Amino acid sequence: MNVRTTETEAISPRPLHGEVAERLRRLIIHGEIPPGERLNERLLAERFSISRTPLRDALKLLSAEGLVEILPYRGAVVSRVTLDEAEGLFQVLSALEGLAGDLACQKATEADIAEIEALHADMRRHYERGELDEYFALNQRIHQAIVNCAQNAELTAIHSRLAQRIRCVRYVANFSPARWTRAMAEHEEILEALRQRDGVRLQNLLKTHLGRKFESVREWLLANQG
Amino acid sequence: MNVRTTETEAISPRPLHGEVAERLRRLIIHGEIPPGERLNERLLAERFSISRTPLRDALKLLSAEGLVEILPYRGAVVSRVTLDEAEGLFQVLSALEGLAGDLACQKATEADIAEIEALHADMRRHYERGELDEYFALNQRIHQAIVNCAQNAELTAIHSRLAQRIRCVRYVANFSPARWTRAMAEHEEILEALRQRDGVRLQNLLKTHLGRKFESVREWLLANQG
DNA sequence: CGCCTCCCATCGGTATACAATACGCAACGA
DNA sequence: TCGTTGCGTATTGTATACCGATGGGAGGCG
Repeated sequence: MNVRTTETEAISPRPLHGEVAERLRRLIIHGEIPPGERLNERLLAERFSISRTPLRDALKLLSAEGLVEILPYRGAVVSRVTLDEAEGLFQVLSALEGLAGDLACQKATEADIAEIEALHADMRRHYERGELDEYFALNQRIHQAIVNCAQNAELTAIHSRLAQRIRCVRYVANFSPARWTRAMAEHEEILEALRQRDGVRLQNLLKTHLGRKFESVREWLLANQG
Repeated sequence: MNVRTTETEAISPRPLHGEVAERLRRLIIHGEIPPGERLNERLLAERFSISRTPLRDALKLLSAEGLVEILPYRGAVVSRVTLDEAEGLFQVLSALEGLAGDLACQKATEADIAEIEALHADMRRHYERGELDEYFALNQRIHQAIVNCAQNAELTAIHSRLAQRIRCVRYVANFSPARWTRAMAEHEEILEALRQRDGVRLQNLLKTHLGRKFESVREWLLANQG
């Protein structure tokens, strides 16, 4: 009996490069492999106890996701997000979440909204306790849940990719208590708009919310990496 | 002396899998490899006179672009775009082109606009002569040029990918003469809004333009593949 | 003393060989 | 006759070997 079949998931043959890509993704997003770092194929293959082939496949995947850049004959490096790139990413992300918000108001079920409300309540608790990491995690899950409500596979996929790329930066963007309070208030409004299924309002709220988030990231980038 | 350096492009060492990916992309977009077709690695490698390794790399790339789907241990097949998927793609594309239009009105240079006007004039000529293929090509280039004006690398990249996926379908979506005339008029309006740098108007025009385009694709899909 | 050139070590790109998995077919049994 | 089961083949996933490019350093030349 295969070990995998013991899990709830019925069938899921997972090639090695998929696993490797996931592990690398975590390492990069959590900052354990810093931006600009060169990724030596032989060393990494040895580290994961696999051959170079699936590792290269994984790097190709991450390259397509934008997490790493592959230079011909020079290898892969972890993408370094500049200020201009961050602005571009936030612009696209705003447009996408705006669309998602609009669609979510049309397509979300009551169960969907209830779930988001639960996440929101959870996030509020962490906010009140000043637990930043948990707050960020919940924040991310809420935005993701709203996008999921739009029931648009491509939108979900692209949003996920962009959010990952931005998370590398945002993770360390420790904003001010004032900004945190304001962000929390914005989330309250967002949830209210979703409850009322006010598409255009939710769209605008999400866009300005992300715009403000970018401002905070912008300041951090200007202060820390010129 | 390397042959490639004789071309205008200064430095561009192009790995084999890149070339192969491009060739495959063309084959798929032009419909020479129909949707649903299985892509046998050995046969394709033999066809291109290369090994399986770079071919597999190319398939991974196209998979990330969404043009093919890779099923574990079962190989790659050309993605078949369903009606629901097409709707999702157009929704995202509308949001992205809307954003691009807004940004373009802020950032486009006079030279950019002049170039788009030239493309537009060219397209009009082909329209008047009833040359559909050339019209489509110019149409594509115009939309692409508008997106380029936004000066947002990520936006350009994602838009390009989505446009490619949709082109597989739209290429055969021979719409009615009435729709063609209307589309041409919409493009006139689009160009006018860009000239006047009316961001919100251009954004709305592009969104409705794409919405109509989807309607035409929708009808074709309903008629031809149920 | 500085710059340019050439050489070599290192590493990524490609080709090939081996292992694992899925699909089709045929034989067996009910 | 139909369903099931086992095997064989074809095809994908992985590992390894080879080739070519790149970049840095040593040595020579100006």
